[in-house]
Amino acid sequence: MLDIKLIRENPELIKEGCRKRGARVDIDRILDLDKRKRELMHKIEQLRSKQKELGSQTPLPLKKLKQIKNEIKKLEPLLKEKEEKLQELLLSLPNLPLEDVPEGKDEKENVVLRREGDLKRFDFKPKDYLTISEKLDLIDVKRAGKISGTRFGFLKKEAVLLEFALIKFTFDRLLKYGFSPIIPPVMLKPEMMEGTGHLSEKDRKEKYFIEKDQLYLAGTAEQPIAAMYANEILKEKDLPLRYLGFSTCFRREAGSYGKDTKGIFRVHQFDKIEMFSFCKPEESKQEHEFFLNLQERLMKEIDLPYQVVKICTGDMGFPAARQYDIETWIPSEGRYRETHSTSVCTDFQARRLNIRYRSKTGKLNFVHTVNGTAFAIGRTIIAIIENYQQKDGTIKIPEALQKYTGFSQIPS
RNA sequence: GGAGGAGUGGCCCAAUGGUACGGCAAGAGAUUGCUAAUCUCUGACGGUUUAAAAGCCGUCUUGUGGGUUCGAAUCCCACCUCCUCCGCCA
Repeated sequence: MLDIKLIRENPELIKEGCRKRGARVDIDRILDLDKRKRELMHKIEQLRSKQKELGSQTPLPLKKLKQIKNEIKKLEPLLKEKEEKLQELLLSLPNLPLEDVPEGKDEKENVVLRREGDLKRFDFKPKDYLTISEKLDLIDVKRAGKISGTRFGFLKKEAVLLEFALIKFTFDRLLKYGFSPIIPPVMLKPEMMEGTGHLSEKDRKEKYFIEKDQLYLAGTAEQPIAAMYANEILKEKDLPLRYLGFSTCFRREAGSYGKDTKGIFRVHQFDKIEMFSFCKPEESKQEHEFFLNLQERLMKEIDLPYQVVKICTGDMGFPAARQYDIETWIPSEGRYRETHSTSVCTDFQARRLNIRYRSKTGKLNFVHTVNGTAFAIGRTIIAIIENYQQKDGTIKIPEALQKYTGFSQIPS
């Protein structure tokens, strides 16, 4: 959520930000509602003040008090209505992009910053991961389809062990940096999901919702971790407060009919290791770069070729102020595919979730939040299978992971 | 799922219809002088002022939302969370 004071004082800045992001919003309507809300509030406060004053007199002027009471009762619903409408409009505004974010309409205008890692040379025609996996019995989407429908998969045999290895490897590497390990609940109350900024009109249909219990399934551990400190006040000395979360993620993939329909690249359920940080405003940009750096370090260590992409204003996630994606080389497709994402959300999520910290001087301030993929496991396994396939049909295990898998190739 | 109990500042706790008691902890300031002590201040929000603050004005704050009342922590209704027991269960 954006600061109403900022909107009041700087409406042009907000309008410009929304325009860049391609959000159609009526800022003037918000300003008008805000003004009328404050007027009503003032009126009601005056009445209440009067009520208190008269309430201490003896004998009680009952007639006047009743009159004031009725007047307040009449105004209160009006105020509530204004507040709710204003809140609704405020929640519909996306975060403002930081200055260095490239302006653009959609993913075509994202900017590739750099490419890292040498593409593997194959002296044979590399196969796609699904062909390899089915032959080695690592992935079964046919039976998953039978029991659950499309966009599900069984992960089997060495692929499962590879997942566990990747998890242990990642936690080993990152816990050194002050991350606290965490496994969050993957079901959230609507107001918490709303607080993360992942319930915009576009995002909403992407979520699974359990009607009977009024709970959303998390699409990423970012959501429950961000909401964890809702309505709480953190201590300045605990910041940055970093979490390394593991969770299963659920996505409806509603808008992606016909896209990546084969295999497990785009599925309704996958596991992911996610970095998250609550930090001070002045350190959030640096924290964001730090997350990107960690992502790259992990990728370099398991030696997968990738490119870093700076996401343009029109393609950023709703709560993001700046976003980088990492795309990993997939030989069978001859192109880079998205495997990681990291965003700094400034105080956008913190305002919605009311997460503040008390500074040394005692002042309350909203924290900034930063999130980033450590590894989306399904897609990483895909990338490993494709990039590490051998001529004889086996798959080599990246050296850094061998210690964790206990074998150096598949079949082992 | 059933029965019972409980939710008051960071923590502990008092108040049964009339200004929310007190203690502990932590932070800031002052004083003394040395491994600390003493004293003072410290809930949130809105408005106003300001370079920023202090200040000033007001409202809100006893799990949440309603209701009764001139007035609710207190009475009524619904919901949430936690605890105990029963049932079920990895």
